[in-house]
Amino acid sequence: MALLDLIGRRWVLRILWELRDEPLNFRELQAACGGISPSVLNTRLAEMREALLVELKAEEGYTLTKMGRELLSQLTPLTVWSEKWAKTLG
Amino acid sequence: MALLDLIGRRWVLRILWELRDEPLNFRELQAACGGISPSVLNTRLAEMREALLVELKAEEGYTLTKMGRELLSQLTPLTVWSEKWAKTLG
DNA sequence: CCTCCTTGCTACGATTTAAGTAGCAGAAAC
DNA sequence: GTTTCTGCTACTTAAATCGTAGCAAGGAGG
Repeated sequence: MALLDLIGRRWVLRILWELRDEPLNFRELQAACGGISPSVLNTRLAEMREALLVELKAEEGYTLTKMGRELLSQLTPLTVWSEKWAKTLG
Repeated sequence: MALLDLIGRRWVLRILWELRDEPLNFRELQAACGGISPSVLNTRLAEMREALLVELKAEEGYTLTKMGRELLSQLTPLTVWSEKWAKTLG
């Protein structure tokens, strides 16, 4: 499936997550992701912009689109479950 | 987050998906994933076994654990949403 | 015991992807 | 016109994945 293929790529979920509550510019996003290399970040951002998940707004930086936020909200039950999962592991 | 890190790795979601309704042995799983190389498959399976998502049952092959099935069920609303998303794109 | 399958899995060179660092080009501030 | 901030590209090195071959163990048949 195309979506699972996209979010199965490294950094995509992380980028989505880091933009969850405020826009970040390129360098802030890079720092938020723990120093991802700019070339890869730029590639992922291009893919995610093409997928209409993020957009670059002048004066604000990268922000989630409506669809990006929707995707993130689809993911939050997953993050809830993941805490239970993490507890079982540790 | 650890879960997002795990499922952000290539093939993890796919493997979960391919085991959705029947156990598969190593070679079947390899074929189902479209010919993933055995070394990577083995690595992913090791990670997923450590994460208690899959297990290898003798005489049956690789199967989802209870947690693996739970994770998959957390993911299915996502697959529903992804159809709408795909329609918007295409 | 020997051979033939099937099993999970390893080895290894080739290719692809990401990391890490430097720096460019454009716009704005001063 | 120099400094600063921006998104982003270029380049080399390192890591992940691919693709193919084949090993080791176990069962079936002879």
